[in-house]
Amino acid sequence: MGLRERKKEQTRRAIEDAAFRLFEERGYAATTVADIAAAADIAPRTFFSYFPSKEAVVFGDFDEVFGALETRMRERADGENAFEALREWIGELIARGAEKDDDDREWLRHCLVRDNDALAAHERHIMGRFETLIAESVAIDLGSAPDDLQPKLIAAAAVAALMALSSDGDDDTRRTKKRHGPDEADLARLDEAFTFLRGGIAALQEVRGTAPQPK
Amino acid sequence: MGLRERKKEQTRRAIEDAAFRLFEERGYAATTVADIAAAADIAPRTFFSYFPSKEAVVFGDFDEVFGALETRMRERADGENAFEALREWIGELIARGAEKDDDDREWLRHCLVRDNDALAAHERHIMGRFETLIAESVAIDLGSAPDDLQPKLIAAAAVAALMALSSDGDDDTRRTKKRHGPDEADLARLDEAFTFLRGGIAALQEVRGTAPQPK
DNA sequence: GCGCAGAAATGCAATGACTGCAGAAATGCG
DNA sequence: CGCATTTCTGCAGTCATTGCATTTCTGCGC
Repeated sequence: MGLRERKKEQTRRAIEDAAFRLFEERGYAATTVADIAAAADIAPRTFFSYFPSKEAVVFGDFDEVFGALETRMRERADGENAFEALREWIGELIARGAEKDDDDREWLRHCLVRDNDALAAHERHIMGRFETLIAESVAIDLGSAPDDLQPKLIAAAAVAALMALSSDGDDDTRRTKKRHGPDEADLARLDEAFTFLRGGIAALQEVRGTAPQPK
Repeated sequence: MGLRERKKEQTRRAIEDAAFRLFEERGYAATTVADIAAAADIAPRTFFSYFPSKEAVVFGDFDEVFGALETRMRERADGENAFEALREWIGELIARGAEKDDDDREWLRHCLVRDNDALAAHERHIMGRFETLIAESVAIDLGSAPDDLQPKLIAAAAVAALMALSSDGDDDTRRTKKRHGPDEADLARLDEAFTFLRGGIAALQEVRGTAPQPK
């Protein structure tokens, strides 16, 4: 990676850091793009060549996470079905999240989203992309008809589990709680979620005459 | 209802009509609030005393739909569990939608949402409110712990089903297709969705030691 | 019919997000 | 060093949204 790209990464991070710092200090609404730009030592205009909108800064890393899942779903081994791949991926994501040090930023993000409608909407929009991706992968695996509800239900529930788990401990007690390692409890709950999904699938297969063959 | 309120309703509808007409003609982005106001014969400033944002016009009736579900969930008979109440309510909603004459507007709405990120985000935000409401009702019924995933999964899947069904026939063939009456196919698919959910619940109950008693 | 209190509509001005454009500055390469 | 390509910046303009002060109804008691 040349100096150019390195610098760009650096600037991007500077913007994010500045933004989150200001959001924490003054709140999301009270922070203008101009403020962020000033704090990150760039021209206001430049902000928008790094992020398409003020909201986007808050979810700066979601694009790569999405890309990661996309790759994972596309390049999974032949034997592995989308369902299990998804389960593992979420598990890894949670585990990684528990290790990472920017727990504070995650927490701040949740606060911001909780308090701001536009951000909440934006987050849901992003999660919608996950949902679509998952639904498509599952649909292929299940060989569903294009208007089959099942993949959509699965995707929706999976995303709901993901959101619930990643916002886990969103309550006031969190900050005092140590969170290290993959967190057994979360993984157990993830398992529950997938038990739920498998149960749903089984029930549908039983009812439908032709059981769609799981890959 | 006094003349005052009648007039207000009338103005509200005028705004909606004007907005949808312009959106259809020029597209959502190309239509300014000032345009809508002009077409509805009101001052631009007045627009915002009827709708909190430009996006909100597109979902003008969602508040009452939400209120309806809320009431339904709160005032359901003692014997009826949230789950079945929800199923019936969605069924009614779909049936009503199939009868109503503003099928065109629904279609337009879907097109707008499909083509515009901000609208998509807003729609998801709205559906999130449904999701929360459903999750809470179901959680009470199931006697779940506050951090139990199950009600959230159910709510997410139920909302996904609702969205999939209401955007049913969203493809190009729709406009030529007659849609009258409750549409058996949709109801069948709704049943499938709830079969899925019941299957998930059953599977979880089996795994968990203490089966949460369904009301 | 008249006048008043409250509600609604309006006008005005300001803020702030976002965009297109054109010039300036930085960077990588031959 | 000089050129081609990127990136950054400043500027002007559009538009959504909001607060505030003013004006115009509407319902109602007299």
